Amino acid sequence: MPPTVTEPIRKRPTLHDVAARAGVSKSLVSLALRDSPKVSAASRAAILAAAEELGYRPNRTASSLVQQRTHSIGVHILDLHNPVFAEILDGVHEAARRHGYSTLLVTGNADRQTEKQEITRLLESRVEGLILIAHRLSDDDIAAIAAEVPTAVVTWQMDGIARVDSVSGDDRLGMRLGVDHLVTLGHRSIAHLSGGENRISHARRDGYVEAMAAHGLEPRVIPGGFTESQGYRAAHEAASSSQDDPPPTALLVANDLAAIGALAAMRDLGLDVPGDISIVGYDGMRLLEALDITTVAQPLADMGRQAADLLMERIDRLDRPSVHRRVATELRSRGSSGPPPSPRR
Amino acid sequence: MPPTVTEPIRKRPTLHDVAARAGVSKSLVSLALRDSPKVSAASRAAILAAAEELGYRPNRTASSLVQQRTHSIGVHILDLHNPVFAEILDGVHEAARRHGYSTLLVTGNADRQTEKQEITRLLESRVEGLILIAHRLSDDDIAAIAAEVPTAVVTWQMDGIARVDSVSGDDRLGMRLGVDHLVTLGHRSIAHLSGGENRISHARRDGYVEAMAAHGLEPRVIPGGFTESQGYRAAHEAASSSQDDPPPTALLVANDLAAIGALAAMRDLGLDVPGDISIVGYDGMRLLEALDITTVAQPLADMGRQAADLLMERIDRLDRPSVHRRVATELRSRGSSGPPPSPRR
DNA sequence: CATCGGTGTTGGAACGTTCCAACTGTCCCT
DNA sequence: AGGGACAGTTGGAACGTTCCAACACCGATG
Repeated sequence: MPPTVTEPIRKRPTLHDVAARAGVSKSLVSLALRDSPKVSAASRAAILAAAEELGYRPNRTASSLVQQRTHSIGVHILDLHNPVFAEILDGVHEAARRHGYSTLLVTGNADRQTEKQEITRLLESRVEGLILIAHRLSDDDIAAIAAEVPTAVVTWQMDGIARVDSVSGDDRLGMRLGVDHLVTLGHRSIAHLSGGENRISHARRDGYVEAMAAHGLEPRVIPGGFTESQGYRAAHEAASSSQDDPPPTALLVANDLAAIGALAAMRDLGLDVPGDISIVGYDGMRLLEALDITTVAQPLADMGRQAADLLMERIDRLDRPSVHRRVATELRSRGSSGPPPSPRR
Repeated sequence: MPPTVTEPIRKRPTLHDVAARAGVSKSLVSLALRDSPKVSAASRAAILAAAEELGYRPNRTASSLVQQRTHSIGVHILDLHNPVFAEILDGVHEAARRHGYSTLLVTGNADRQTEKQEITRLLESRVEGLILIAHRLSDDDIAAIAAEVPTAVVTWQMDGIARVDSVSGDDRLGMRLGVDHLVTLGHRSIAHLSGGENRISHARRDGYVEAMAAHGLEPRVIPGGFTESQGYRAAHEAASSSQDDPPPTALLVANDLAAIGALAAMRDLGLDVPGDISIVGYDGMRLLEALDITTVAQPLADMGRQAADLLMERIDRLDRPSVHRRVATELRSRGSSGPPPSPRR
């Protein structure tokens, strides 16, 4: 058990101190600590010993300054509460680490203003690249950022912006898979709980409308959002608005988190899932497996990994043309979707 | 729509460039950009204009180096996949921002070795303080870290280590609340799905054993873990081991994520919750509200906020004695717990 | 008219590294 | 004996900022 005495944190030793103790020059210490082959075995041993004894710790800020490189990338994530983003982040971390980069993670808390501020901070910290995992910025904002630093966008296709690469699934296709799945089960009255006013939600909504049209079915979009509570509310509205229309027999929800909320709403309304109503989510986060919810899945970690790989590639070759990678989207059928209650005409 | 031409990222302008353009010295530019009152209105205007025109962006690494301050704290988080940590992080971010600090977030991916590496990185980046949100380090490791930088630990009580503050709930009390709740409902056969081999799990397990003893009941601990899948497996084992003993009528689970897994296991076994078996989680993450799972709740965001506040306080006053803050723990009764199936003797 | 105080402004030193050109040996070759 | 190659080592410049002491200028004051 370490003693409770509070010995003052003294000034950190520098290369200079290590050099003095080892009886060599600071340059040699620098070389030795970076495993240069030009250092003799004797010097190396003395230096390592001295560094150890002093508790030397290299100063990255100084190193970054002189090298004009930070070996770090910035990652901006829309909302840490959504486990989807944690899964994407896994891939980003893995790839960054593999390339010898560390990551600076920030969140904008879904507010455009703080989002910009946080990104500004990253730029001032001189990150060498930027990964935006979902964002609320305009194309112009992105272009301005990319003029300063290579950028990769995840979950949304960017095109035509210099130095911006992107990785995303195919939202229209995904929604078609969802609609097809439900239609195959026999549903004809399928409502879509949208994700609110942002690009991804719009794409998913459009995909839904198209797919419904392709089956000759009437689309019904209920405004919602990407959180459990918004999903809950939208689902509640959709399923209880039964005075005029009959309620839908299936809900295709904008994302997984909202689908969890939708499931909760059905439970509170006393409706059986999938007996009375089917629910399908979107994203494919791990937790949905335990919850047995059908979803349109994307390879999340892989998306993060690919974005980071693209970014590293671009850091090495700034002027490479912009790339978009589209990842496979597939339906994972689980217990929350089944045939509609009574064979509707 | 911005043009696709790839104009090379040219060298970033420095204070010097701004000074030249504004026709003043670099010192004055530095003062003006930091809103010093000693700068004349005319100079200030010229400088701001020049900075704007050049797209000047201050270099934080240089600034940190000379100031010997980074205005940033490091945050280490055990596992980003657990939404509990995102909620704690909210509080940390809020407090850090309020004090004018930015945060560097890293994860160890629940592996002790990489955990140490990541923390080393933070120290090399010269963070001014460290917040550990759950960790796997030994007391000696923590003491060594705290010798370099003020440290605050969340979710675990530290005492007697110099320069380490901590914030946690009361795990023993929490488990007693859980057991009491179930006993009050009429349960006598209550199993605990543990969280694995780590301090928090041990404390919760011990709390459970004590509380059971206080009611004169036989404890039954089933080894598990903190993830959905580990919760699933442990619950499956607990509920299906019915050849010898009768299965328990209630499961008190080590954390919320595992409780979700446990719920899934019951569903797959065809058991009704709470009709056949009750489930109680631990932590109080938001998602459980939607899932209607009873849990022992802690004020997560508040824990993060308090930890950050303590840390800031300590950064200002290094030698303050160590503090531990205990936050309130309370039971949130929801739909996953109810009376046992048949009145057992 | 010399001195003072105050307001703006300035150049240089410092922060802790890395990079570079230059230096010292030592050994080998002609 | 003189030179070249090479391994090992060195001091100084640089990175972009902040801090500090000092300066120039002005009007007011004795």
